[in-house]
Amino acid sequence: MIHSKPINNIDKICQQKGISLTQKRHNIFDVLLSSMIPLSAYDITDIYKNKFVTSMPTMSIYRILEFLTGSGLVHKLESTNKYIACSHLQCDHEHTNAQFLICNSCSEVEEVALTQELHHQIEVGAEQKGFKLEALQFELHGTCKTCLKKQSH
Amino acid sequence: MIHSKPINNIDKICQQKGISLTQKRHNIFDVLLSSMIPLSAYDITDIYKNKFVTSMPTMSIYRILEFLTGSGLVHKLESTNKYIACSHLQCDHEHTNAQFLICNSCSEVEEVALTQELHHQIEVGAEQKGFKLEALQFELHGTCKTCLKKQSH
DNA sequence: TACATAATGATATGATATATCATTCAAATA
DNA sequence: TATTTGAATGATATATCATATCATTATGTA
Ligand SMILES: [Zn+2]
Ligand SMILES: [Zn+2]
Ligand SMILES: [Zn+2]
Ligand SMILES: [Zn+2]
Repeated sequence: MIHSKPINNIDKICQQKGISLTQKRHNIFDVLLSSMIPLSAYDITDIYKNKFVTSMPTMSIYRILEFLTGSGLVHKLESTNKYIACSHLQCDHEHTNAQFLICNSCSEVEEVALTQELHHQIEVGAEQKGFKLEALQFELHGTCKTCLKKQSH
Repeated sequence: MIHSKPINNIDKICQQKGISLTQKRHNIFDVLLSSMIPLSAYDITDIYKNKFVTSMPTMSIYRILEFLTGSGLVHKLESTNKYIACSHLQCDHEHTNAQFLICNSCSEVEEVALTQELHHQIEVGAEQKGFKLEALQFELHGTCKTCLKKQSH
């Protein structure tokens, strides 16, 4: 099974953003894109070996993950220590904030943009405490639509 | 320096909540309460040894941390893999959700309750995706009041 | 006391992540 | 083309965070 949002124009996107995507970086991104669920660096090591026959050291994968997250192509889920391809690469809008709906049952993740409204409210709330926010990332755990249906049977 | 909110009546609180706080659990809680910043299980191991002269194996500390987080006395910050005493033990209100303002500069954390309003909005947003939320925990990174002041000098 | 249950200790190991130095690759320049 | 240089990747070691399992100790109850 493959990711719900195949990205064909990733190279064009990177060119536009000034991101230099080497073959290996491209491969790591492909591994993440092809996965239904977030992966750890060590998960990626295993999948990479199968998918590309040749193996890449996990430490290189960490480095590439760092590059990809820095470029905004990939997100790290802090609550699970796993990595996931960004779902909003096709969109024009900048998203300095993201919200992840993480299913505790099947591990699938839906990435949704935080509304401006909500972002603003949270920012103001923090400001009232004298706190200056950096990029927001919300990780919401629960049960997804599909798993809820299964449970109700 | 000690925690801004010393808790004297912790034993009474636990009694009321039906939490059995052994001496060692109490000690671990004290370590967290006395710290300005969140601590890892291994941090606690070191501090415990100094503070109580006798040493406790880190694995026991993990077990006690599990108990304390399960009881709601302590929170785990997922984004930093560290533990912090709950700041709202004195309050009556149930807080199934929490928001942490984490300073990237000095590591201090302020725990603030999410407003019902905001909680509701987020819940509704998730529901629209067919997603059923469990307990919310938001970890907001940025710069605290004190550090902002220092920076402006 | 005798028993049962909960709490803690000891040991091993798994999982995640960073630091550092060496090597390779690829673009720029002579 | 040959040379230089910086970026990317590989190799190795080690730090950090966490769980599993079995043994032992403490605590409450019949
Ligand atoms: Zn994204
Ligand atoms: Zn699911
Ligand atoms: Zn709390
Ligand atoms: Zn600060």
